[in-house]
Amino acid sequence: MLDIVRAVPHGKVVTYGQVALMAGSPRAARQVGAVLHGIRNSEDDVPWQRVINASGGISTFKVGSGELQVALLKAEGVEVGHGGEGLGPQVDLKAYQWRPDLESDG
DNA sequence: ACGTTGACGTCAG
DNA sequence: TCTGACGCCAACG
Repeated sequence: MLDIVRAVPHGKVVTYGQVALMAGSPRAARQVGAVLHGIRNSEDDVPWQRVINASGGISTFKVGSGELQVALLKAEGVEVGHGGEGLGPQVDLKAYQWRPDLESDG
């Protein structure tokens, strides 16, 4: 599980479902978030910041660490904007969602 | 050790 | 296309 998140390249992002799918359980998206929520910053080796929801939105924004994640992503060159007025930040999956099949930027 | 909660995603109507 | 219900399982009380 964490190994998958570790495999996320710099400047790219992945969705919970994607990580869950790679983990072997396409329905265990929640588990992914649960684990990431468990490690938070305990594991600097795990770029949990590069993990977002299938909408490209930052769920952590309502958890408290959203500001940190947004800052970290932007620090990597990932463009983070607003999906809508009142909603949290959002990332363009079309441009930043990591695709392991491509094994490249894409 | 048991039960409830939760950083989500997919199937069905 | 939008809404409703279920599944997964680690962390917390």
